[in-house]
Amino acid sequence: MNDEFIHKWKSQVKKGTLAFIILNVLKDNKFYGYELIEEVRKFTSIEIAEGTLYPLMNRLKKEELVVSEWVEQNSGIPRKYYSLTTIGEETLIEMTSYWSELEKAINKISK
Amino acid sequence: MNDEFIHKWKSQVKKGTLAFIILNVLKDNKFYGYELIEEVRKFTSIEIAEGTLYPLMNRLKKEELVVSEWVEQNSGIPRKYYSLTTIGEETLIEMTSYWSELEKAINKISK
DNA sequence: ACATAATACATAGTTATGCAATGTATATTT
DNA sequence: AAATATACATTGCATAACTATGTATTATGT
Repeated sequence: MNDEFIHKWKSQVKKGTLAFIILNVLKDNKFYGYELIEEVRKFTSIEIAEGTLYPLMNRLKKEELVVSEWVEQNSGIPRKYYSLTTIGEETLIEMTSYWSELEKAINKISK
Repeated sequence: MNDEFIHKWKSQVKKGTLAFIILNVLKDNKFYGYELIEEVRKFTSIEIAEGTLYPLMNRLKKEELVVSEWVEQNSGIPRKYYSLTTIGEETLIEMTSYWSELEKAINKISK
């Protein structure tokens, strides 16, 4: 009966987590938007809605954590590939450090 | 320079995480609001603003995950003690399971 | 041939929540 | 007497995920 609560909670947990996940996936890799959604689904069983991803990528671009480049395909729609900037890499390091603390803290509390 | 971004990001990560932390702290324990803030600060170095905690506790009460009772003090302001309900305990178990998955997924991605 | 699904991008509006600012009241410290 | 700490609470703002919707191309099924 509180499935509704759990559902909303998971959505809230994603706030912030998604940016962290995307930056991690882009570390040492280039991916285009649609591919990022699939990649995250495979690795984490987390579903990212398209209406979530594209605004997110635009925020990350505006903050200069990622850059994008259009790549024409032999057939089909051109793809916009994203990759980390230096700022993006530095930010990811700080985020990783915070996440690690959070992980430890929750493990300490929840046992 | 992107301290601003990091700051906002941490705030976003707290969305959802805080409810999970609070429910964990209340497992097998009773705490009053102000004490919860101190408890979390001690264990996690996470700062919860009062303007965050009290609305959060009211939401958790409305969702019937916690109950509260006023306890008069020999001196000073009466304290409102919170404790988990059965629904709260069940919900915490589901949350723990999701969190554990998320933790694994991020560890997989970030290495 | 035609419809459906999958790929690939994007935006507008809704909703939820952390936080700063502000307020009330009591107790303790300087 | 003033400042700080304790203890509750609310209002308004900013942020971000999600649903719904839209455009366009290619592949698959009947």
